[in-house]
Amino acid sequence: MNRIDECPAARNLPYDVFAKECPSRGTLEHITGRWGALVLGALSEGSLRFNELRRRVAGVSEKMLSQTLHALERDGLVLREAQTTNPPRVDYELTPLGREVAGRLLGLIHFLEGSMDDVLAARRRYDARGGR
Amino acid sequence: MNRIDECPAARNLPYDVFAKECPSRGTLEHITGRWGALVLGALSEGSLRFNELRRRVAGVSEKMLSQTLHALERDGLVLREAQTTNPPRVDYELTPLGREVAGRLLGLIHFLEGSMDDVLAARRRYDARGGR
DNA sequence: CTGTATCCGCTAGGATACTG
DNA sequence: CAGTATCCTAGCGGATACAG
Repeated sequence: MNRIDECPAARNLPYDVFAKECPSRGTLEHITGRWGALVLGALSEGSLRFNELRRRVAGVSEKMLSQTLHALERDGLVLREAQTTNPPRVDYELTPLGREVAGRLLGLIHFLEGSMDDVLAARRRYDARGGR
Repeated sequence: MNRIDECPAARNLPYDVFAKECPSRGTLEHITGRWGALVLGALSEGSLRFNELRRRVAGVSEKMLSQTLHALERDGLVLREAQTTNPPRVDYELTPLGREVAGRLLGLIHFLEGSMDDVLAARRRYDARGGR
């Protein structure tokens, strides 16, 4: 097990997401982007087919789902398994790396869902005093 | 301590980030958006002033940093403390809620930075076989 | 220093139609 | 079912100028 999470300051890695040109920033955006996080979250409950994903991630268009899946597959987070049957059947599932990322993301999502009352209260206060 | 992370299926909350109209989706986007994640990550190491933040989050423009900070403040994740001195001095720091969110985000970021070799290897494989 | 205001290009992303 | 192709637009986000 690594100490990375426990001691950020002691890290000595070639990648730094705070740096402008680091490739890790692009991957972070795939993961945390508008649809990436939701797709990973959905797949963490098990493999899903294209249209199952579309229904689970309410509001995503075919185009964006397709694009998102390609990016995540390219980054090695999602595995695409196509069967050449008719009608075609394609299953998407997480890789081990994807599972770790999705687990962390889902932890964040669930914490957020559980904190929304606080968030909405904060918003009302902010708006009530005129957004200063 | 809550069971939320341990047992997603047993949750029974009024908020569902997978639903199209749920306000939690908007907040998730503030948190995981292009700049939100980096700002929260930067502030988790301590309070920072506006231009300190700009330097730490390399590449962010004044406009987007300002916008991001407002959104995070409104959601109750960031606290803004202005001193009416001359020259003015404004410190930004995390609220307790913001600290929890930022901690989880930072865990994800550090895990990602530690996995970038795998990610880049996956990308090379994907590209080598022509992106199928 | 800490921002806001304005202009504007670019592209993320939605709608629709079509293919295998 | 599982996508790709095309068109189109709202708004993200950068650059610059200005203000308190």
